[in-house]
This record gives sequence, C-alpha cells and structure tokens, in this order.
Amino acid sequence: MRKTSPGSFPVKPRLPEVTLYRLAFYVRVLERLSREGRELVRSEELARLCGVSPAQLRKDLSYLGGFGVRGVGYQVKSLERQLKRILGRDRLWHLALAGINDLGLALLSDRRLSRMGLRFVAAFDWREEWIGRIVQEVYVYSVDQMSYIVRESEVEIGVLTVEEPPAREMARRLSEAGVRAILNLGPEPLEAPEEGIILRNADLTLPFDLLTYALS
Amino acid sequence: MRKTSPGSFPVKPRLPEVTLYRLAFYVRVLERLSREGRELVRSEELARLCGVSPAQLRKDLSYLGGFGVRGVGYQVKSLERQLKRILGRDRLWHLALAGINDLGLALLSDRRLSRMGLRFVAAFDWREEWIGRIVQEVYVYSVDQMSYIVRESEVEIGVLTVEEPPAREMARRLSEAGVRAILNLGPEPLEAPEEGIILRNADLTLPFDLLTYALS
DNA sequence: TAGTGTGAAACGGTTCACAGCG
DNA sequence: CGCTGTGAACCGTTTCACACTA
Repeated sequence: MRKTSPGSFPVKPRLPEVTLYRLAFYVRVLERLSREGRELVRSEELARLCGVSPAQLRKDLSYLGGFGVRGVGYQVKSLERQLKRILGRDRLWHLALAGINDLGLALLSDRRLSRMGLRFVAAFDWREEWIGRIVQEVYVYSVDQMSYIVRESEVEIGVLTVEEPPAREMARRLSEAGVRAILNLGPEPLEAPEEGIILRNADLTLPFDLLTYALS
Repeated sequence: MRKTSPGSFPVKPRLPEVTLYRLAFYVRVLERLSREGRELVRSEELARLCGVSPAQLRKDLSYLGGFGVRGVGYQVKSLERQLKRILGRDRLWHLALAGINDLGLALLSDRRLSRMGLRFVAAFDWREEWIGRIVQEVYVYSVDQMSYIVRESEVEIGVLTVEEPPAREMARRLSEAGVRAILNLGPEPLEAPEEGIILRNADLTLPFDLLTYALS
C-alpha cells in the first residue's frame, strides 16, 4: 500500500488534490452525522450527502487504507477521527492575520475556526490607528514586530485578506518572519515569496464567477 | 469549433470546470496588468503569474476561439473583456444575503464585489432585532417577505453564510422565492433544494484543511 | 522569427464490476 | 448476504511538439 521513493524512503502516498479536497468535505458531513448521534454510515449515503458517487468515496478512502467493515459500513466517529488525523486536524494550529479589514475581522471572531483547532494568536497591521488595539481578543502588532512575534507565538500559518498592494509585501514579510504557509484570501493570486513556503490562493469572490457563468 | 447537440441546436461548448476556475484567475491577473498599463502579454508570462503552464493557458483560451496574435501575444484589455463576457461578468447581478453574521456583514461591505458587478440589494433574517435595520446600506427584511422582495428586486443569486441549522431552511426559502442560484459559504455542504437550482458550496474554512494537510 | 493554436500522445482520475470478507 | 475494497477499463485533462501566421 505504501509507495516508496526512488531512494526507497517510505513517503506519504501522494493524494490527488481533488481527493484531499473531498476529504475535507467528508469530515464536515461526518461531524454533522456524529452530532446527530449516528454511529454507522454506508458509502452510498455518505456519498450522496457529499455530492459524490459511492465508488468515488470508497476509492478515496481506500487510498488511506480500509476504514470500513465489509457488509456493514463505516463507523462515523472513527472515520471522522482518522480523516482529521490525515488532514492535520488532530492538533492546534497557531495563525496570524496580516492586514485588518472586514473579512479579517470576521475570521478573527469565527468560532468555527477555533473549534477546528485554528487559533489566531496575533494580528499585524501597518496603520498606526490599529496598532496596540485588541480586536476579538487578538492583539494587533506593528508589522515591524512580526518576526519576533511569529517566532515567540509559534505561528505556522499566516492569513491574508487584503488587496495588492499591500498583499504581496505582507506575504513576503510573513515568509521572512518564519511562517510555513500562507493563505491568501485576497482578490489577487500571489506567488510563493520563497522556495519552501506553501501559498494558497483562495479568493472568496471566485465562486461567484462560476455561478454567473452558469447563469449566463 | 462550435459543438452541436443531438437535435443540432448550437450549444455553448461545455468548458471543463477546472478551465472555468482558471479563467476566473486569468481575469484577476489581467485586471491587475490592465491597471498597471500593460497592453500586451505573452502566454508564458500570464501563465507564470497565474501559476499554470503556458500550454495550459493557450489550450484554455483556444477552447473559446483564438484571442491572441501569433508571434505577438494577447491584448490585455481585449482579452480581459472577452473572458469577463464568457464568465457573465459583463453585467450587473442582484444578490441577497440570507442570514446575517460577521462573514455576511463583511460581504455586504466588500467593495470588490460591487466593483465586479455583484450588488447586494437585500438581506434577510429571522431574528426580530435585525429586521428593519439597514446594514452597510442594505435593508434587512423578515424571511416572510423573501418571496416578494426577491421578485420585486430581481434577485438572481442568494448567498448563505450561516450554519446548519438554519442554512438548509434558508436555502429552501431562497429557492422557493425564485433565486436561480445559491452560494453557500457556510461550513456544511448542502444539496440543491430543487431541480434546476444551482447550488455551490464554498466553505471558507476548506482551504485551511489543505494547508494543515500539507504541513503535517 | 517569435509566439499562438492545435492534433496527438501521455497522464491521471473516475467509473465499473466483481472479488473478498465480515 | 451485503457492503467494502480494488484491479482494470474508461474518459477527460494536461502536456508535447510542431504547424501556422502576423
């Protein structure tokens, strides 16, 4: 089951990105089922709730090793736990927000994120009037303090919600300060400022385009 | 180039969903180039800025008919306009927000959306204390008035940012009231409440999972 | 000549159909 | 017997390499 690299080191089997994406969906639905007290679920039902085919679901899960019981189905709680572990959702992550605006404020106060183990431990801004304030229980630091605070608070993920400029500059600073990954929720795609840094562009307005296309 | 359906009616050539998604990216980068005064761009540069391969970009554009000039490149302004037309971004769309929370408020005040031609013309909530208020210049109606207001204001797209419950109920109401599409930005995937309604799930927390996976 | 447009090959993901197992 | 797990066939997307044209 486990693939080996040329040098025969065992490597994490490369999941297709789409599979990964679906895994995150499965987790959310499993959480709901779990909340509703369901103990068992069959691939057919879980697939329908997630909007995929049962074969797809079983194939996705089989990449990770069989979690189900033949003739029975999947244990909701156990599957949820396994998938979360694979997605890295079995521990706490420290986040920092770089650049404050409405969307950023909404994220800071979003209970879902902290329930998921994603905690904002700091915010950064370049505007005097924001520095030193506490918003949604998070302290706003000057950008100059970023390097120190990121190291001190063990921030691993930086979050951007602002436009370019200053998005690109903020990304560079975050990367310099030592975060390992950046989530860019701003409107414009950025490139990773440094080799080894993971940067994802996830513009909130993008799905609107898919809708307006479909409606045209 | 143009495909024909069995009955030989000309149909919009079905774009692969991934292509569509990339088109939206291209538009955003073209907007930036345009703002910066660039008139011409070659596939190699545009592709790099969008994080795809030049071959991919050219193939995507060739689905839509050749927009470029051999030996020269693409006219930034003209390509931007063409792509926007294809995505349905060449006109104004009326949106309604169903269920108010922090994320919803952030959307209402987001200038980018209105610059894109996406205008919130109404908001709906079930809580007495919200009804009748005006937030970010948008009036908050009771859910009972939805049917009337949606028709009157010609709302085509409904936007959800709330949890389930009441997300599912809100989706059903929107669909009943006559919107053609629903964007669910809430945490849990929903199914289209009715045949013919387009529903997209675009949970904001999803990209976080992809990052925590990559970092694990 | 430089860079687009595009068939054809290569790749990767999805679906199928059934073997395998509780 | 029922439902999962999975090799193999299928299908759509990406990449390649080059014909084409301003």
